[in-house]
Amino acid sequence: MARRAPILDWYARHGRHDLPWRATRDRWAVLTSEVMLHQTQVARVERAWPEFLARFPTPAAMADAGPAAVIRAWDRLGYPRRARHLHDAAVVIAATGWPDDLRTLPGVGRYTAAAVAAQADDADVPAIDVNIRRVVQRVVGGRLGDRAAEDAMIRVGAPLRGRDRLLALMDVGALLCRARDPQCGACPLRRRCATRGPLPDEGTRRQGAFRGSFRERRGRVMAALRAGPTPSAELDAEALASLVADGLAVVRGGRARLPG
DNA sequence: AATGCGGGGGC
DNA sequence: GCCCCAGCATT
Repeated sequence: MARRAPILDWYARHGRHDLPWRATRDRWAVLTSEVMLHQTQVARVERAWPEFLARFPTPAAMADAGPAAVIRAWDRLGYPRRARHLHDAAVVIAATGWPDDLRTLPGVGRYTAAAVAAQADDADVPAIDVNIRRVVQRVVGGRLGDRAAEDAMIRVGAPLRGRDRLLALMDVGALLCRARDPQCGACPLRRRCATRGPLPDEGTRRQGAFRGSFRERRGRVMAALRAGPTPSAELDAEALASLVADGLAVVRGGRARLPG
């Protein structure tokens, strides 16, 4: 008779069951949380998401509010293209319903489509984010592409499936199997783990300094536009042009403003 | 496969 | 200072 898998017990006791978006299985609520979590730490999203969802509780509500309201509500969360894409996705959903393939929605890729299906519908699909990739790579003992990581996720997460598999492995990655200072002694996977610590090369992506970067310049223009329409002459022209190209700003009559 | 894309938390 | 963060779109 097989023993109860350690990850079941660990997840029941130590999983982040307190995270606000885990209290819902509403697709729209889950989607908004997932988009907000793209490259943004859980602690920040915890603070911002409840108010954001209350403001845009349904796709129709967001579609009706228009892109400017969504971009403004996004505030300083970063990557404002996410807000633009989310609004555009809301327009599609409000008009024609949820598509069969969520990846057809703007701003929704392989990970997010699977993560929404698993959490909202308990679909038995794997989804690889930075946390789960780190966990399964360390357990297996080497770098894995998306497909191989998904296969490994199913094996490593067994007997969990669907929603619980996703969330349990996410929590292991975030709380124990961390990029820095992993807590292997407390890990439910340690007996099957090939590495028990960071891989020799986990290939963390480098990002240039934010200070003095073009991204910072874009950010400054976005901050001005969130505050209100601004004469173009007062703004960084290159950064503004880049924002216009991304659908995050419009210029008319020498004044720049948020779109919509 | 490699870049660009915010902004902030934590050390 | 540097590293990291529930990715996606584009090239």
